[in-house]
Amino acid sequence: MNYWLMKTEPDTYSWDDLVRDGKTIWDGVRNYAARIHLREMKKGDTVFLYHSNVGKAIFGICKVQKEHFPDPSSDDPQWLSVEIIPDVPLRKPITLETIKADAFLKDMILVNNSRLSVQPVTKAQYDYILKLSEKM
DNA sequence: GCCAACGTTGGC
DNA sequence: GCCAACGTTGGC
Repeated sequence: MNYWLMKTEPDTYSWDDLVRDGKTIWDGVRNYAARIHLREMKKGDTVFLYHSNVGKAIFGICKVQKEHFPDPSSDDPQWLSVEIIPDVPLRKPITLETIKADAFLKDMILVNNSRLSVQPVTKAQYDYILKLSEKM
């Protein structure tokens, strides 16, 4: 089982939208590095959902429901999507500010390459963030 | 609104 | 194949 983080602008599609829908196709990714990660995502993998621009925090945990398939929003079959379902919200959202201020999390891609829209998270980072959320 | 970082495009 | 120009993203 692997761990990931996907970014979304909440004005476009938020954690609440995902909870309302029950599932969604994660489409529109047009970046080679992100696509590599989409391809590696397996059914049952865990995905943090992060709100960029507004909120700037990890809000919830999702699961990969359907592994990669051609992105229906693109005419070019090289671009991929996955289907995700919401699992549980974080007890408290973990803000970018918190992540940046924490020495243990400063190697997260979110900090070092904030533009990558689909990124891997280590198990250690995942466990740590969960624990932080429980504590707050 | 500004700007830094990153990715892509296109001329050479 | 290099690199300048441009567009986009996203934090501040």
